Amino acid sequence: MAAKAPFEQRKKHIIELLKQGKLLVVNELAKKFNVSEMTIHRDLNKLQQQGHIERTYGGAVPAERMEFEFDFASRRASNQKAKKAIAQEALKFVQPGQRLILDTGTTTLELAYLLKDFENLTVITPSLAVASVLQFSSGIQTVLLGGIIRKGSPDLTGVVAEKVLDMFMVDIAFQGADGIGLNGELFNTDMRIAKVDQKMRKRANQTYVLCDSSKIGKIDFASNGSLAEVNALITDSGITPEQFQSLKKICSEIIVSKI
Amino acid sequence: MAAKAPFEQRKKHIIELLKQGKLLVVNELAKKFNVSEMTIHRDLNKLQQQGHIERTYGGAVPAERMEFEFDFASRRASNQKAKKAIAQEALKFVQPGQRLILDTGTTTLELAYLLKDFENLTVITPSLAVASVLQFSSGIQTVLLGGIIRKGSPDLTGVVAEKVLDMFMVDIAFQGADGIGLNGELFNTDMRIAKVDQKMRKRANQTYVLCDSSKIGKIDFASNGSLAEVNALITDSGITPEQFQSLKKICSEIIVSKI
DNA sequence: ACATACTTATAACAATTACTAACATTTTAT
DNA sequence: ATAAAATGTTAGTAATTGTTATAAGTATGT
Repeated sequence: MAAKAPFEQRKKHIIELLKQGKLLVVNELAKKFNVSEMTIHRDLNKLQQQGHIERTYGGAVPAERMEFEFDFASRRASNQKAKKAIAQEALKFVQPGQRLILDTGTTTLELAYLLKDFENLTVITPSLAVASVLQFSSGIQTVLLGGIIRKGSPDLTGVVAEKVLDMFMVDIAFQGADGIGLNGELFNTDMRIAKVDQKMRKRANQTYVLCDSSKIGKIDFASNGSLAEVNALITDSGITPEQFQSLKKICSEIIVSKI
Repeated sequence: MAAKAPFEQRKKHIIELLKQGKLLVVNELAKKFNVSEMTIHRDLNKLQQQGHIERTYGGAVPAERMEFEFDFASRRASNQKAKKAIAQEALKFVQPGQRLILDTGTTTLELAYLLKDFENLTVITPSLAVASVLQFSSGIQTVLLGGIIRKGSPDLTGVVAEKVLDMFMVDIAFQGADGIGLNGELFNTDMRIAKVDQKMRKRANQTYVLCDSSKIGKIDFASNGSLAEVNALITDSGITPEQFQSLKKICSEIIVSKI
């Protein structure tokens, strides 16, 4: 780690770091390239003029970050630990080399965070949020379903999304749900997501529904099917014995996380 | 875990924590980043002003809105005035009620900025950058092509994108180009984009190529067709008379912006 | 309810760290 | 070998961060 980097091989390297989503810090770069901090300052100023970066105090950030804004009203108070625990259980089913569908929703988003460092996976998702989390994971190929972008919503739905799903068969689909009736009926708040969820199950060898216990016994607007059609429900320990008994009649397996 | 990180690094880290649903506590953050609590207070106040969080006594919670970023390296800086002028010319062809395809590229991205306040348009695009610009435009329905997300690249390509294009017919396609040969041949740096560009022309009644003059006479890797297939080339006044004459033989119309 | 103790937030100034500019030195190219 | 470009050094300036003191918010006990 000693030879001084000739010329502006550094720039190439720096731009590479940017593509990986890294933040640039002056003194780290100076050490990395074995040059003085002054040189890094000059490099960064040039890169700024070329429009690659924006300078910040102490370093630099990518010039143009495109970002999507979503409304996540629910996220705040609710059940984050439970969702994480559910995602952990779901993770146990994932093997390297598999192809997955990851549905929209905050619980499946937690699973996306856990999959980040996995090797050799293909993930198909209608969720821009999931795609954003996985975009820099070198071991994961992310396929975004197409479709209409709705303001404040992170997911792509509609005919396009359904058509694209028809192009693939995957090993496992991980779905969310906004409500599960005690008869095992699966609900979404949004009808369009319900349709996409139905289609997902048809394109996967196995389907797991990830749903925290607060939504069990809650019905919602759009029914997309029944727990009878899936391999397992994964939920948290907040599920009551009565709910468990009731759902067990319909669902072949119910996995309850520790938390 | 000792080194102090500058603000931008802390900010990124804090936002990451937010996305994972952690609630922020001032003294924990101070320890985590090895800075004083005063600094964390200042950070959180800044983040509040930027709309990322809401402050609570002793810490902070996520705001309702959450942002997800896609990074891509682009130098919007180079030739930006020319690109803006080209986009202005392209804009003249757009009428309310139309359906458009907007290709990937920095010039078409400029056009997206101009379309933002248009009424009653449908825009189909393979570009996450274009989609992010248009996401909050109430008068525009944005359809994102599906496909594989490549690291550091803002566009969706591949079989999926092409299949989705087959689902639509539009009024106008606005394309970019990475190079145009003096024989009118259209080039892309990326083969996958070349294929998508070919398909776009088939699905549009009219096609316009938006390309700043610096790329005229430059050939690149992947040919996607010829100016003979399009309705017009829109470029800037940097085009030389020789280039103009040469391309005029092939292209039915060449529109030159003032700048 | 009120007052008390306790924690957290802000303000002002001091200390630290990062940035810029000018000049010296090294490296690269002709 | 010389000019040109790039890098390093130093000192001075600007921005951020830390410290202390004071204010404001929360929680408790009577």
